Amino acid sequence: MSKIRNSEETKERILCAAQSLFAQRGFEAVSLREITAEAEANVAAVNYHFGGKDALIDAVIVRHMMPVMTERMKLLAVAQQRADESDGVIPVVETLDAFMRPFLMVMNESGENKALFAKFCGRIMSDVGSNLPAEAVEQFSIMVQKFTQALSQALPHVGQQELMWRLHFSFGVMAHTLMHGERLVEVTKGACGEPDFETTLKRMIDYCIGGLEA
Amino acid sequence: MSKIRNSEETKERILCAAQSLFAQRGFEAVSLREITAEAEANVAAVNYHFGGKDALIDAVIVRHMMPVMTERMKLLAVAQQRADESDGVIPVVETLDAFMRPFLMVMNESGENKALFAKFCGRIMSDVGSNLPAEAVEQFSIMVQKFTQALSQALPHVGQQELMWRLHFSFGVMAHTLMHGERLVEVTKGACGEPDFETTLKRMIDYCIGGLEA
DNA sequence: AAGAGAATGAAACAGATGTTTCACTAAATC
DNA sequence: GATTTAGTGAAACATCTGTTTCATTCTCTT
Repeated sequence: MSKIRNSEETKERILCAAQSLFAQRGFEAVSLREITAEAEANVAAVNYHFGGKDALIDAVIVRHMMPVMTERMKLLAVAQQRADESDGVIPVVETLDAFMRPFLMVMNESGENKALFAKFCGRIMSDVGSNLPAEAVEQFSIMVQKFTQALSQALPHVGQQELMWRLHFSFGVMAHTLMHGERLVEVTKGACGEPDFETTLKRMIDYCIGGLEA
Repeated sequence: MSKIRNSEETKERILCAAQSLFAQRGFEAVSLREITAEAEANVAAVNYHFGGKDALIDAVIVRHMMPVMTERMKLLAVAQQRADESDGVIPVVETLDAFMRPFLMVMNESGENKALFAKFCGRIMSDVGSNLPAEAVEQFSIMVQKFTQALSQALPHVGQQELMWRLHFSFGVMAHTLMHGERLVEVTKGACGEPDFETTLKRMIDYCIGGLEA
């Protein structure tokens, strides 16, 4: 227990390989043998450590979405604290930042392949139906509620229903950009400028502010 | 040649069944046997008429995306004609309408299962990587160029690069809404209002106008 | 150092997948 | 009406899928 057991390493290697491949080609399209080949592990290891492919998918999702969720809540709490010193209302720009920035942060932490992580996050939001692990669904539901409430206070002239739709649209902006950001570069042959993450974040926030306040 | 041959019927039946199933579960997850079962055709028929599964996917995409593309171009041309009678600049709202409405139109024409068609369109935009049939890619590229140009004239204060990104974001709004519109209803337990297509279109357009003009 | 338990590796499993084959039927052409 | 072609149906094909088995190796505890 005191030392890192070897098994934990291979578990980690499988998770990394799986995430990388899932990001590139989707959950269904990647086989266990491809994953274990890249992870330099045996096919049986997946079933031994996780219980099966579906369980591996859930593990990968939970493993890499949870930090984003908690980071979001943390940033929103900080913004709330800051707002409480004035009128108690969080500016839209800060709410959106709390919502979108965590991807950047976790990405930067995960080093190496940032674009791949972004793609993976976007894929989770688009690819998975209602098959998300229960653990993630609950956390997600709570988060949506918190952020809707914050936006509602900052945008009192926007009706509740309208706001829900606009938040949904903002989700779409983020998901699509994460997954297909590089495609824009391809299509425009680089005329859209270099896809710097911080700049892209600012662009997304500005756009969504415009949409939310419309 | 004068009469509709029987083979064309089964070809059509396969296309319909494939579209329906692809929309619900994605391209990779649906097997040929499921498709031919629903189409009441033989497994060999797919390879005989299309040449294989990949070719079938391409056929389904081309078959149902082309009307949308051409309809978009038509609506934009009409708006251009209308604009030429005044200052020659197409209002943003009309450009966005020309961009998004065709989905509604083709959906309404295709009768029966509108939500399924919407989901399929959204899936094409999200699911497929750069594996789109060449025919569609070219048409798509031309369309993007035309619409960027139209928006550029209406929004001279927005730089070219910025505009490309914002158009990309608008794409995301549409794709995400088409694919996951019903999920919003689930998550909010119906509190977001009933998902009427015309209303949703207006909501999307309003949101995107706000974002584009930000 | 020895033994118990965890982790691995290679092979085999049953099932599903896309594709092909070939005998057969329907339709079009002469 | 006979002949050639287009289209269909059922079965077999090889391959790949996720999963399981079991003997072996490694790691930790005593």
